[in-house]
Amino acid sequence: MKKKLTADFFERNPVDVAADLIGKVLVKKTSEGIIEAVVTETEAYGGQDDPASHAFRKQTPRNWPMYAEAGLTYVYFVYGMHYCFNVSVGKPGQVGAVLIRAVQVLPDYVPVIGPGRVGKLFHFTSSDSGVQTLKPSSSIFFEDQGFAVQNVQSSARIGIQKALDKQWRFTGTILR
DNA sequence: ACAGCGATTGACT
DNA sequence: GTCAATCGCTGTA
Repeated sequence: MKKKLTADFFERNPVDVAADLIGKVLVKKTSEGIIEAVVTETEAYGGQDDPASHAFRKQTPRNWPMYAEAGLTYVYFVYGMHYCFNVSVGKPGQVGAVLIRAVQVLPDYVPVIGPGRVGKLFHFTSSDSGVQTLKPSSSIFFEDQGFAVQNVQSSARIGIQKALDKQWRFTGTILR
């Protein structure tokens, strides 16, 4: 039983979506084949309320998906070598995104830990940014495959100096 | 125009 | 534990 996630899932505040994405499956279809992985670690990012967010100041050619409709991919290039994958979330007019930090690759549950490694696994590049995952024809999307999740915990986000009081990082264990 | 650094990783001491 | 890789975004001038 595979149910593709729809707009009502992503049109909520980033913290709720980040928590609920644990255990959901990220899918990318390419000419090479299909890549599927269960999400095990996420981080929520907001807008003007979140000093650690790329969207704290203003919209730019890079971060525009965070301002646009929920369900858009937001892929950014960092440290001159890594691509990090986010999905834009929030009700229309709300700014935010969820970063995918770790997954387990199906069907063997091989762990891939770290946003740069997730980007490498899915071969994400800048051309994958701004893609609408909710479109029926989209080659990148999330789906619910019915995985049960245990021990979802929140903690401070990794790799940032600001807003360390916000516990917007989520980790969980996949039951199988 | 330019210096500094980032939602990171891998290699090396 | 420390540090290089490598480039676009950002703040300052």
